[in-house]
Amino acid sequence: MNAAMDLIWENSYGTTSVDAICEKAGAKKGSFYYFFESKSELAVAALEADWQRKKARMDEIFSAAVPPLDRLSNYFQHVYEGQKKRHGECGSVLGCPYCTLGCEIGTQDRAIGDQVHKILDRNARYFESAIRDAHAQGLISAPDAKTRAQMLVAFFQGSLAQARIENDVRPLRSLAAGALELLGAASQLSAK
Amino acid sequence: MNAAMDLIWENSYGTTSVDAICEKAGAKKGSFYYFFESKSELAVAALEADWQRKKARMDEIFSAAVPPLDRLSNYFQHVYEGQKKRHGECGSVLGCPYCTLGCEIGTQDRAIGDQVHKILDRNARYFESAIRDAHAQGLISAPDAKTRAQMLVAFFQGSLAQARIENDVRPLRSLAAGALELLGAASQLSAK
DNA sequence: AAAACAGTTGACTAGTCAGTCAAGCAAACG
DNA sequence: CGTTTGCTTGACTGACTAGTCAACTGTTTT
Repeated sequence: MNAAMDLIWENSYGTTSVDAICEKAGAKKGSFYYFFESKSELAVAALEADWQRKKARMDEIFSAAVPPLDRLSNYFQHVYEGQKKRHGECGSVLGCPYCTLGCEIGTQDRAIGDQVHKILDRNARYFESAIRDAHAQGLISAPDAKTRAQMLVAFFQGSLAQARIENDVRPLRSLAAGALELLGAASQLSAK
Repeated sequence: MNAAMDLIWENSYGTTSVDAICEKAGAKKGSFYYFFESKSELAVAALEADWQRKKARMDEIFSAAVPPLDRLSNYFQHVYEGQKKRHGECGSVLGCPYCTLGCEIGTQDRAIGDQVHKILDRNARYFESAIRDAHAQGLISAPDAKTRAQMLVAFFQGSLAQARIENDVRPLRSLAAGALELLGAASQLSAK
């Protein structure tokens, strides 16, 4: 499943063959089809596994012990670093694996589309709680934390998509600053 | 080229075969390869043609005769209507064809990636000039129109991606409102 | 009329794809 | 011991892929 995520992320679902996944994973195709019904089912499972692997880090970054706006900017910084590292490794800025995959086949394979939707929603909840806390502490004015989180996810995913398309991490450099500005907390940051 | 854009937009580049495009366009494959060197070259040409077809409407919507913030909200309204219509026609919310295609194969086919980048950039320029005008008229405070336009594109594309993934136009309903809020012009609108 | 030109056609190649399957293996179980 | 169970293997299928090509059309030029 790691091999699958890697290949699909780096290339695309359509151009990643089951054969290639098996080879990278050191398995034979017969074995693969013993565990998975189809390529689509593998993708769903791989998405879930990938998220579970990232969840621990998310919980750490979005710990309630951290000031809410710092959670967000730390997260965006973390994402930026990750993208830059990956760029160095494989020569391409890969953006968000969930969004990329979801856009590619969401219209054709609802199982994968729904799984991506679910994961993106989980992601939004971290944002939402940070925004709610920030609002409660008077750091920002955001009575509608859910809507605001949705906006933030859109901005975030859009920036990642841009970075992938341009093959350039530049759109991600100002992710944290842009996010805080979007939340109306720019002054606090720029004053820092 | 229209057939190609339609099929690629509705499905994906990877799952759209040259045969399918030819059939939809009522041409034979031999003829196709007389005019285009490859599927990739067709995609680049189809993207350009698609943009040129939309350009007239863009010029109209972003006319300097229209108050700058209205240009933006009219545009987002226009996009929303378009997506809703398309949803009714084919049962799926398709999001942005450029972004979807760019994300799918930007890492594998730089020619297409660059073309998408170029088109997205042209789009951003309409935003940029509207933002600059709005700033000049004191409607918003945005001394850095270019950066702000980039943010707006990210938010816009992210929302479209979300809509495609969820197969739901809901994320697009608040596009105009969200955009104006992002620009710090929320009060003007909600007061309207 | 002859030749050049622009475009069309459908059959073809050679390769790839997802998915199948019968046979095999080794360890656990009775 | 024999048998069942969980898993592996590699050869296989049939459908589909991008791209090719020589022969064919109709129109224009000489």
